[in-house]
Amino acid sequence: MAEDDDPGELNLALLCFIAYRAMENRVLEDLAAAGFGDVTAAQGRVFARIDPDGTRITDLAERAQVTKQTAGFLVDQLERAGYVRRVPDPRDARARLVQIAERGQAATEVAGRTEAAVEAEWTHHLGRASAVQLRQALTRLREITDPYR
Amino acid sequence: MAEDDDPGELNLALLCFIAYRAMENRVLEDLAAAGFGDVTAAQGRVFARIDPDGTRITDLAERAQVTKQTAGFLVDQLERAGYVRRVPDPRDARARLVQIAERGQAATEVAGRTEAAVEAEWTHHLGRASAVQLRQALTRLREITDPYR
DNA sequence: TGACTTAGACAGATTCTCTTACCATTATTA
DNA sequence: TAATAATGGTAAGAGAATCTGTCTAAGTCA
Repeated sequence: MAEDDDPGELNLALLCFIAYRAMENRVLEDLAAAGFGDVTAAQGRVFARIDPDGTRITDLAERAQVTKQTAGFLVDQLERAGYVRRVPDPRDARARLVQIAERGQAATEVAGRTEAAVEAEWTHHLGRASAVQLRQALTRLREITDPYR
Repeated sequence: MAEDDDPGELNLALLCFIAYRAMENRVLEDLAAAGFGDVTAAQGRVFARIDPDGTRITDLAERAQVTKQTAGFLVDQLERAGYVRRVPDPRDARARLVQIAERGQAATEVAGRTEAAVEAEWTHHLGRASAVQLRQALTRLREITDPYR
């Protein structure tokens, strides 16, 4: 992660990170203000990848790019805090599905509102056309940077 | 960090994170292959923000968004591994400047080449115009997402 | 000079993450 | 069908990264 000699010309990835971090902080902040102050960033990164009908630990681990053990550890915490529940997977007796619980749903709504608000700010700052292009570019980039999904 | 209901329409920040992570992994991989396998991601994130003429711990902490203690801890490790050195700051006897040492310079060159290669891949995938727009958008976004610099 | 601030380090605890090892279930195959 | 391999998940333990609190030394300013 070296820096360009020319200051102000950071590499694309670092620029991505700065934006990402800003959003994460805002979401965590608003969650805390809404009474969900016990969610950590690591928990949030796993939580954000749960499908509406539930997701297996193994898949969550893959998506969040952590080991199964780490994903299980974070899901344990989310479960104890009431954000998710584990139910047996009807299609495979070995597996369990992590589903979003009531408290998790409430937190999702708060987070979603913040995300929308921050995206609106970004769109306002960039201009509509530029923001749309940004999303398109990042989505296309995902084709070669995200091995999952 | 909630996910959109519509799959495939992840929020902008998550898209940023995916790209960032891909670059970080590639750089760390190539560094390891070049004999710099002892650098961790956290160390790299601090290292990447050292100015050519050296930077104070406090500033590094601010830029990397960690506490001074964490920055000092990571710089300790980088120093022991020979990537950086600490020298007294001639302008302030309390402060010390973290500077890139020989080994760090060599690693910087490897990382720089990887970054350039990955950016070239991205540019190729997106097309030149789109890649330029992406950089412009992210740079402008930095104005409202990066409190430092 | 004295009060306050800033730069940095040390100690300790917590959180996150990994590796290794293991169990249960499912899939494969001889 | 029985043995073997692969998959989903957990457990234990260690290491890495991070924080809060506290401390010293040095600079700033009234």
